[in-house]
Amino acid sequence: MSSQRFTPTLNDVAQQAGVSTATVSRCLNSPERVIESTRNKVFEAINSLGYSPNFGARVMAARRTNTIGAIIPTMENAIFARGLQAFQEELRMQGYTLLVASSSYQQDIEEEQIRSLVARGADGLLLIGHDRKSDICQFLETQDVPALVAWTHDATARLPSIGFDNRKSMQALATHVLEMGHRRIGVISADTNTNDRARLRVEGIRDACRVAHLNPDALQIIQTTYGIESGAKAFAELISGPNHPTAIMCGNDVLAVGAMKQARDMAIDVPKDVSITGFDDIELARVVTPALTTVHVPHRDMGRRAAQTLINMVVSKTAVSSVELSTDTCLRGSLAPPPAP
Amino acid sequence: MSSQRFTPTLNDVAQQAGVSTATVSRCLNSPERVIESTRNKVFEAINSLGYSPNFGARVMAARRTNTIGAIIPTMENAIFARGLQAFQEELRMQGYTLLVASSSYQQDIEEEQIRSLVARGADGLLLIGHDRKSDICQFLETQDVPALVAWTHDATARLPSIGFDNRKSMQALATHVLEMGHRRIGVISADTNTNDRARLRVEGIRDACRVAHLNPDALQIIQTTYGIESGAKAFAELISGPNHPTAIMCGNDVLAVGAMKQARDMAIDVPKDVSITGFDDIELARVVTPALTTVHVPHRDMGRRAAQTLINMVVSKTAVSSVELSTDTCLRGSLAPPPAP
DNA sequence: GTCACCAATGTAAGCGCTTACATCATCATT
DNA sequence: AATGATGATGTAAGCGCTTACATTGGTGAC
Repeated sequence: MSSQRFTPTLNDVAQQAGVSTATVSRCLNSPERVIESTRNKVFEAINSLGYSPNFGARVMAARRTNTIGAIIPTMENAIFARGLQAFQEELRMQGYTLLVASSSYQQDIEEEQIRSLVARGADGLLLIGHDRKSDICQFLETQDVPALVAWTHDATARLPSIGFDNRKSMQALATHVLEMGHRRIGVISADTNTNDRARLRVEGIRDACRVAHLNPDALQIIQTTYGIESGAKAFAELISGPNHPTAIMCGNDVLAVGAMKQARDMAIDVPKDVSITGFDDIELARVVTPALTTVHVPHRDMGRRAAQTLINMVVSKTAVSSVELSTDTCLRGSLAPPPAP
Repeated sequence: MSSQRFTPTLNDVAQQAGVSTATVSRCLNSPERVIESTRNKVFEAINSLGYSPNFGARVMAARRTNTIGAIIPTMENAIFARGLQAFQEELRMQGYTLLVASSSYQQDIEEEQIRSLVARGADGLLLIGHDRKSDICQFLETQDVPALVAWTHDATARLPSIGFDNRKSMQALATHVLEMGHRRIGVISADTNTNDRARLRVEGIRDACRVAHLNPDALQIIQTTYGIESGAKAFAELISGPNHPTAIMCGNDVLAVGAMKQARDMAIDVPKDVSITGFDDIELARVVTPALTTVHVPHRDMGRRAAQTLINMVVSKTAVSSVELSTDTCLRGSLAPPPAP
């Protein structure tokens, strides 16, 4: 019960218990290898000293951490939340700890975070999307840290991925929109240069146009950042131009919800005057009025399987192949035929 | 360009560059102390080897990490997202890295995460709320890791806090509700046993009742978990009882939005038939129809100031005093006088 | 009684890094 | 030319832990 500031070490515990440091270490790591009476003495000492092992030292000596790192573009909205929560729950169950960092959708920050988590001894990494410089992949290979990409699927990419086909999923939704009779389509997307999910989703819409013999270049596309306010602003812009779209397809639900809010503020009726669609099917989609037509992504399943896959990669040190999950188109109230001309 | 799996160390770099390990270390930590020509040689070696410092070793030798840990109850919804994002941005600006862990609103998991982050060398910790066992506070003191509590304010608590008065804020909102004429009030709250914010908010409603000479025990309170679906379910329960409330006050916006969704599904008009209020003023609140009456919490400001305060604690190793931020009541469409009897 | 064997514990060598201190060259000052 | 600053670099001692290997003493087989 000394009140001085002093952090007890393994050595202190050993002395207090009258054993060697090796024995204390064994008590902590493989208790069955030390006889009960000794073990009791040691744990008594540990408690009375308030000892807690130093992680850094431990890692250095044992060279593994049971830690998985995840770097997501943002924590600010719910896109990644559900999947990540499932990811973490599964990891916990298997005895791993999750460390999360966010990159604010910026490649250089992501790179910095990757290095930081690797340096901290992450045994494996979960990343979002395939858009990153190849030297950082090289770095991961050199360091021998397995990495898994989620939220997208690309069997040809350098890193294995577990996710869905953003392009195909969006094409399916766009096909519905076109079949309803819409011909002037607006798109609100995130930056397609640095965000492969956004890029692929836009490509999916273009694919659908081609199939329907429409000129994909006629799409009115606005690129912005993910966020409700951005969606609102982009909607206002699209809708106030001449020849404005009768359907606005958004790169995700957050943008779509922003668009719907703006529509309401401008007294534009959804879906009578204009249809709006999203992507992700986060909880939000069912909360707004009318409910949002969107693409359902199996976030929890993806998160759980990502955890299993990544642990597998870490443990077996072998490569795994990419997994494609399927999505569903969710038709809800925000999509209807275009108004009569 | 060797392809074998081998992680280069400081020593390898030193040899490759023909200098001592000390010089390499200096290049990394205080480059101005190394002459340019040497520095170039070293960085060349670093790049050609793909060297990346080992964090554990570094921490052990230098005994600080420039890392701040945060443990939040959940990542699953947006309650903590905005504040945490601001927290992280401020930390980054000051050269600190943020590590986030989540506790799923469970005390024992929180404790485990605290130990884990401390063991990983977090220089300081951000925690949410004051409800935790005292031995874990003792642990933090022994380990000499400063911790700051956010999302609530309590000048008398053991740990310093930066936040707002949950009780007073909710009382202010409840007073509005009562002034509008509501007499039968329902409450949807998170678990008040383990969540001090939830407890204080309910207390605030009771305070308002007392002031209005109403019996606080007449409140119809349902405790549930935070989540849209939970809110919906609780709403259905409250509304279908006899003598059902004319106003339902929710512990946060997420619950409130769930309640509104359920109202819509049950064809109950908000606010004509029943009023609904939230707490937090997350983006969601302005997206639903009608917009949600709630308490505005200055999340970003709180996050930013928490970062500054915590860094200050870490650097100066001195205690700081708690800071109280003020909240605003946001009156929006979801609150109206009760229907005529 | 001797020996081999085994379980319990101790000894000590690192793990990769930082940093106090020592060394050495350089250069302005006297 | 001798002196002392000054700045650049090297030397080596840990940081707290794990673990291969060494030691010890007790067991049962012969």
